[in-house]
Amino acid sequence: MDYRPEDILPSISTDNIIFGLDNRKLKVLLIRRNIEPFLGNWALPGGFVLYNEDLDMSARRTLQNMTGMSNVYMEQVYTFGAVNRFPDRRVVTVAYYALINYTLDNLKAGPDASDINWFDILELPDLVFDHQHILETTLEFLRAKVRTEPIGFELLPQKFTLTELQGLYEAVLGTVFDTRNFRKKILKMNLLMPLDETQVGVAHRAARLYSFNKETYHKLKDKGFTFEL
Amino acid sequence: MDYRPEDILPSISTDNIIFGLDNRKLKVLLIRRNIEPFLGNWALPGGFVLYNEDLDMSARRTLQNMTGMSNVYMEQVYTFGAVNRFPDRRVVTVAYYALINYTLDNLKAGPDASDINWFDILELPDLVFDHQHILETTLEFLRAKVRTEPIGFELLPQKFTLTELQGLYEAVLGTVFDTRNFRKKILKMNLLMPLDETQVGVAHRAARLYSFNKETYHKLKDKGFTFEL
DNA sequence: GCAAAAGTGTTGAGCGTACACCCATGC
DNA sequence: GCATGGGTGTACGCTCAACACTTTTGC
Repeated sequence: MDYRPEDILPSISTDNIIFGLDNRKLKVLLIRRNIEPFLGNWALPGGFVLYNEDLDMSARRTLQNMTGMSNVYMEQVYTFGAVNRFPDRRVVTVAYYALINYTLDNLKAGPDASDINWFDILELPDLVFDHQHILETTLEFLRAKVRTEPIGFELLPQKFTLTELQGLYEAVLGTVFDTRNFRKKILKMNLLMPLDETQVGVAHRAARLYSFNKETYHKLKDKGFTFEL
Repeated sequence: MDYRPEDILPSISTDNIIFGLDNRKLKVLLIRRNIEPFLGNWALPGGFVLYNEDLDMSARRTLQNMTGMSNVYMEQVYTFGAVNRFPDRRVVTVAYYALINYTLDNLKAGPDASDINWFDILELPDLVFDHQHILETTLEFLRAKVRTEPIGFELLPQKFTLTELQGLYEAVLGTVFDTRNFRKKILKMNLLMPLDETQVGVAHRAARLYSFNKETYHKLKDKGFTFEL
């Protein structure tokens, strides 16, 4: 997709940090640039903001172009505007992160990129510009947020086991939880609906499936409840 | 102070939410615009970002111009970029808040304003553009932050009493604390240095003065301590 | 039957909360 | 001496952390 120069705000971009969970590993989507500067290097996906779109819309547009997904949890993190963060000219970038269901389907690199790939946050390649810094800042932000708001569920399929949930938090926070205590704590909140379903096709005792109940959360929140892990 | 048009990034501004504590009331500095649009209305102080300054520098420049203060606690909050937030053209603004020692001295309205004044956050005038929204967002941000990092001290003079400290938290958070419990909690953290000084000129028992020890805090923080109120 | 993960309770320590009275000072 | 805020301790309930074994299922 190309845009006419007169439709583009020249000095403002949005960059996306798109997180996905792959088998207890937190991963982030990166693209390989096929334009100068830094042709061939890995970068956060992003693009310039258009005159007729909000910042949020700009970030969602990028995400949609790359993954085909539109109804996704996204949040603004921070704005990076050091004078020399971008070569040759001044570009201020607003960072957004997204939590999506990990997938390998439908990934498109987009017009400015030759490749797109998931990277484990513990094994990142070198990134262009200040993207390493942006990613680190966002990870800190996510780690703080995930502890105090029930957003982690966005990384899981609708139906999940308690072990998967625990693995998610361990991957994001880089810690280990005591299984019994974790279950007690999360179940006492009453945010999870136990389903009459269990895992299928596993070579061991099948775990019960749960789903997160957003409505219940909002009701509880209105009454003063705060999620805290 | 005027700037040449070619030195100015046309589409990006910073806006400052400057907080001060006046006798157990949380106040914010506003200016009265003396330019169109919305001439004569109250607004957050701010201005366009220059090509040769970082976003942080831009916010600090505004603050310095208005208060003469330079060594001040400041932090970026959020970036507001709705298409129609600013009339006639597209302006994205990055909000910063500052915590300063309340003062009436040296306040200067600046070139685009005819007046400058402190307002109680509970008695705000109508504000231009989306400044009301920006202010509310920033207040929420501050309330969350003040609970988990010892930044409240920035609003107090170097030497303060425990009652003043308690009053500060009550003003910012809009709550009431139990005096005994508040003192126990804050003193147990070992962040306050009791001084061999007391209040002077008060018509009651003079309270002991304390000062906040930033070094101690950073040492404790490195060891895993987290401030929590 | 064995490998692999699911699932489950108790105890002790520390923390948060609730609560009321005497003290020092200035006028 | 009185008005004003300064300063202090205890007891209870709750939450958090530590800790190990049995159950179910597929192969």
